[in-house]
Amino acid sequence: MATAKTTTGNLLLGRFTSRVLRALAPREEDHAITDVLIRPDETPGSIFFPHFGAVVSIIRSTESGAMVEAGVVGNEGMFNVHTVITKPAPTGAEALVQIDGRVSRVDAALLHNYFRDDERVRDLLLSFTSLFLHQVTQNLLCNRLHAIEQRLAKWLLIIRDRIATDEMHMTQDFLSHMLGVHRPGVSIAVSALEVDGLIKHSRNRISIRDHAGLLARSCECSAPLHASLKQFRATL
Amino acid sequence: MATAKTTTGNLLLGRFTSRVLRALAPREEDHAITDVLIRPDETPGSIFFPHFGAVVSIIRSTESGAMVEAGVVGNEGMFNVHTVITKPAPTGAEALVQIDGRVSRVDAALLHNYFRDDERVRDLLLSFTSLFLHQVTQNLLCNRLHAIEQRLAKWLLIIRDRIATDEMHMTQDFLSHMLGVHRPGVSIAVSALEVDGLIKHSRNRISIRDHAGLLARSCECSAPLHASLKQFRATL
DNA sequence: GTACGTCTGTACGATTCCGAACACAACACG
DNA sequence: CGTGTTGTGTTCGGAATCGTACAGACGTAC
Repeated sequence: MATAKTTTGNLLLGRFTSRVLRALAPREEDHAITDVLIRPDETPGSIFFPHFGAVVSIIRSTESGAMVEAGVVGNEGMFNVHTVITKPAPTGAEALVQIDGRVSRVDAALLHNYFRDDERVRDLLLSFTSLFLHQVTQNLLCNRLHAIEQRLAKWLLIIRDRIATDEMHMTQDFLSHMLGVHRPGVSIAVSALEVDGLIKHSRNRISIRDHAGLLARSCECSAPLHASLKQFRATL
Repeated sequence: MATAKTTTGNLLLGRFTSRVLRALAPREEDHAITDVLIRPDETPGSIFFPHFGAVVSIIRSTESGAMVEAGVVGNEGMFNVHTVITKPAPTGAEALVQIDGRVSRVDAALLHNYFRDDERVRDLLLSFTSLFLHQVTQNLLCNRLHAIEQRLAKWLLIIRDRIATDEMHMTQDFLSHMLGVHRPGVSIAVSALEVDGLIKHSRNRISIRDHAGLLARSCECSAPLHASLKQFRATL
């Protein structure tokens, strides 16, 4: 059913014509947290389209193993952008499942053909590309200028925008890698947010309790990131 | 002359067919450092293509006036990417002239039409888009993880890759905004690089003296950024 | 229930960087 | 040749974060 597809499935795929969708024949897969969908040095053979509830991190890492999240993709988007818009090549980035969920996989070469020939497909994917680039540059500024606590609050809200619940399952160690900070720093920031009742946490779990309070505590990056996502979903 | 255009002019424009080039009718302008070519809240009516020697910074800034450079564009590229690949809208980023030089200006709506209809134009501009996204995510990681001195060394090399000389004219205050750090930090980093003979500096000026030494002192981001630019230029 | 591995809270010194201020140097302009 | 403006070097205290270490809490497996 088409309407169901646009709300619970991937929004980009949901806007493809049924003829194109049949030809692309996406395969649905369920993935668990920390699953690696694309490796940095790999030339991806597939393009992935998360369904609602699934969130994937696009990550860059150093030779020494340090890593930072460049951006996140939910059911509004796809990855990897590079392989869609240009010839296949290693992307240098890693795609890591952050929130469990369903993901549609499409053959990269096949999709690239439709991207080239079908204006509707192209406009949709380029529209997301623009949104993603916008998100990444915002995160670049945020990573440089804002404090851990504010960035943590922002991060939780950004994820919340892409899932159905206030419950998130992840370790603080995982979080420290996403934010690019050391683990004890995350522990302190989590506690700080909890004492003010903004979140609750226990082992492997963080849940949002006060959405508005969290927004107020987060850095100024939250609002534009939320707004641009909302607008993108609306105009899609 | 076609060959002159590809070496001293903009590389992307140089690969357009002469028929398309005539239709686009780019206007050449000379710009000085700190000229603002695109404002964050503005819907750009033009797309800009730097010639060799001109370098433009793509900058994101906060409400409070702090700013960080997201990436740089030389004669290998164009800006703003958003306005080429999607419908016109404010980009949220600022384009600031960093190294004086010539820039070709093309009407955004006109170029967008060719981007839509001409596969050659589209492939060229998307190829750069991929490169730019790669550069931005690398800078995101660098901004989060690396120290001022290493980032300064990297920055000088990145600019060096896009100009003809080892002489650069800019204030340390300007530099501090690009790197997103406070000005005295730049002063200290510049001195540190100078005492080891890697650079020379005086008021409003920095010149590279030891290219290899600077590379060794810079963070690990320099090499991949240099390599991907070189490869892009070669395969263009 | 017990043992083990994983995750988390906390501590401490060391380091980097910020924020602000000030004096001096270089240059531009009259 | 003064004078004002701009850019630079340096200082200081304080804040944020790192690096490392360790102990306790939690959950799982046997």
